[in-house]
Amino acid sequence: MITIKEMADIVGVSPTTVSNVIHGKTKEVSKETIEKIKRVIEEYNYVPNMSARALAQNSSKIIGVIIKYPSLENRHAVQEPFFGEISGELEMDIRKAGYFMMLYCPEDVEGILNFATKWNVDGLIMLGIHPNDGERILKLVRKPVVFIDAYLKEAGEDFVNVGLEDEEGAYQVTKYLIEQGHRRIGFVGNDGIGVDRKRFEGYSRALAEHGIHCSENDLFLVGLPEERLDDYIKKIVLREYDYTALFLTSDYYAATAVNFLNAYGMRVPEDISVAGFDDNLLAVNMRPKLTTVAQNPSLKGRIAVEQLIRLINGERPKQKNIRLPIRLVIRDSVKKI
Amino acid sequence: MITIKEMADIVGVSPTTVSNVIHGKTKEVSKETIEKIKRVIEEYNYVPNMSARALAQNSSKIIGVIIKYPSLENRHAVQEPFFGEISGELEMDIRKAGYFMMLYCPEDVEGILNFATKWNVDGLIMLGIHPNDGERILKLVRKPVVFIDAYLKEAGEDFVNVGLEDEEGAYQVTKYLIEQGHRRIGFVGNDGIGVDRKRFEGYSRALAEHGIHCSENDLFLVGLPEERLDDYIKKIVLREYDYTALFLTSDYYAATAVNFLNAYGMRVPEDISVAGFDDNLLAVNMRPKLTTVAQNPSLKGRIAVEQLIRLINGERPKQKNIRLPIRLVIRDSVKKI
DNA sequence: TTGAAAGCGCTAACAA
DNA sequence: TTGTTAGCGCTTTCAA
Repeated sequence: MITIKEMADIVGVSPTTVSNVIHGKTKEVSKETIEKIKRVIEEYNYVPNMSARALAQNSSKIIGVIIKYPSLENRHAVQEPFFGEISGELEMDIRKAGYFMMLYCPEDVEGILNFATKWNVDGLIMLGIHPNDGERILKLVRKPVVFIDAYLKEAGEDFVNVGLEDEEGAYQVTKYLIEQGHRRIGFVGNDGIGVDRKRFEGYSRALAEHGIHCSENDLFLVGLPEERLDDYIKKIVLREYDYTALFLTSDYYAATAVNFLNAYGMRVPEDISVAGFDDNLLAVNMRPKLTTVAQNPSLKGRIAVEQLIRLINGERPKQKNIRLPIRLVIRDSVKKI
Repeated sequence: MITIKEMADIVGVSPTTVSNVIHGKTKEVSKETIEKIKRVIEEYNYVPNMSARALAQNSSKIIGVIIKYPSLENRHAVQEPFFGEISGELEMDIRKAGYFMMLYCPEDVEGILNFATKWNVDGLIMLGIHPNDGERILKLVRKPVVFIDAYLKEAGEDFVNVGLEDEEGAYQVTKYLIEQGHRRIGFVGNDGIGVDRKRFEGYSRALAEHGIHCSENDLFLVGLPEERLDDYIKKIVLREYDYTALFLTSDYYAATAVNFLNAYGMRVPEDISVAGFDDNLLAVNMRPKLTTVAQNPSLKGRIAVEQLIRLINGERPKQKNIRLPIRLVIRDSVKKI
């Protein structure tokens, strides 16, 4: 591992000059010196020391990707295809932008702040953050931040959110269910805040528009532990609920629900219809293939990085609250009744 | 962001003393000084600067996780549930061990070397590395390395591999297929090296043991682009191949194959039997539920980190080549004929 | 066109 | 029990 100083000695020139050549500030360096230095860099395979650079420039080239899902220690979060798909996309985009990705799944908010200052990250991308935590962090961390799928009130200048037309997506799928003749539609979400809350609003709007009454009673939250979904399904099987259709806010939940239903001898969509949200690999591989709302996680990731880089460069983001479009995908899990 | 020096000034003591207190080297520091310093640390919310620390100690506390799949830019790799599950597990274990995880998906081997020295990582965990590349890196990178799922010849002291009983897994599932009356069994892998090759060997052994002839012709490699799997399935549908069963080396491929088969009007397992490998969320959510070979990606990750930490601490690994057990999981995708 | 020098924040050897 | 000092590798200002 050769250093700038060593190379300077070899070439017989000062470290400054070597540094300048490395950074392409060659306007004021003679052709020969440049050549010599470049040859040495090549020959000795010089690789810059990022720690030293970070220390000197007060900019680390690290982008922190914070993923906080309700207990990532639980298998659920990691099983969610969304997690892998977006991490992969983020890594690629961050790398191509000349940065490096540090992945951090904190146990609490303090952890995030600590992490960000420890490493002096140049920016942060945050997924799965509770609105309150999000605003808290935004105030304390003096770095550009891009949220993914967050619903925060306005809380600062240097932040952007990349999300979905959640309300509209839920509205469309619910409307579709109604058009297929369903009046009693159960809503299964995860935590009832943020994204889930918005989707519940879309669901409610569709029902209201069709003069169908619904209440918070029709909102079921799985949360953790996940086994609660099984209990819920049992109640459906036992006719404690009279739903003819279920809208679940993720394909993962939808697939799991179908598994439980099948286990109790109920057929989808013959006995009950099911719709999901995401359109990930589960939707096309389960049976019946799932009617769901499509989103594009990779696009989310790409835009998030794009915007973060803008913020880091001191440019204004194009838009502070980005809502990507969704698309209703009709397959086989909903029956007309 | 307060620094050690600043705190030293506040307390009226030297940076060394503050540093010592921070690191718990308090044997030779007076009670009062410790108290005072701790109070300041608390009050000013001191967070160490990792770059500075790395520079001074020549140890970064960064563990590089290298994931190189055949073009991660292609959706396939990221869609693989394995990717998300193991990244999540690695992050957790690395964090709990007091390190930080940098994720890097290189385009070539040089990239890996460059990455490792740039950040002066304390260790590397590598997935999806081609055997040749693996050995190359091991020689050049002077850091502890743990491979996951690699098949390399012995190439150094400071490395460990965490893998599976791949040969045995493939053997068991093939044996099971044979016991169900199948004689013509197609093998679908990805690249025909490493893991896939071992599985092909297990498959061959089972066939040989039952006096069934098989050749390299029965080995089909999907590789990229993935559409090739569709072509293969078409040939089956058109009876160009006379297979009554298919063994695919991942659940992802198995599920995809079932989709293609269904699209052409073939039923699984009535018309053709299918078995996979992984036992991930696809296996239980697809229909028919998949007969497959179970592995535990989280365990793989956990052990990988465990061993890497041992190496970093200069301890000998317990075992250099770890092969985790597999388990045949019988579900509904194979018919007795 | 080039270089000297200071400094980023922290650690560690050694001295006091 | 505490402090001085040098140095990790790089950047940057300013001078030559």
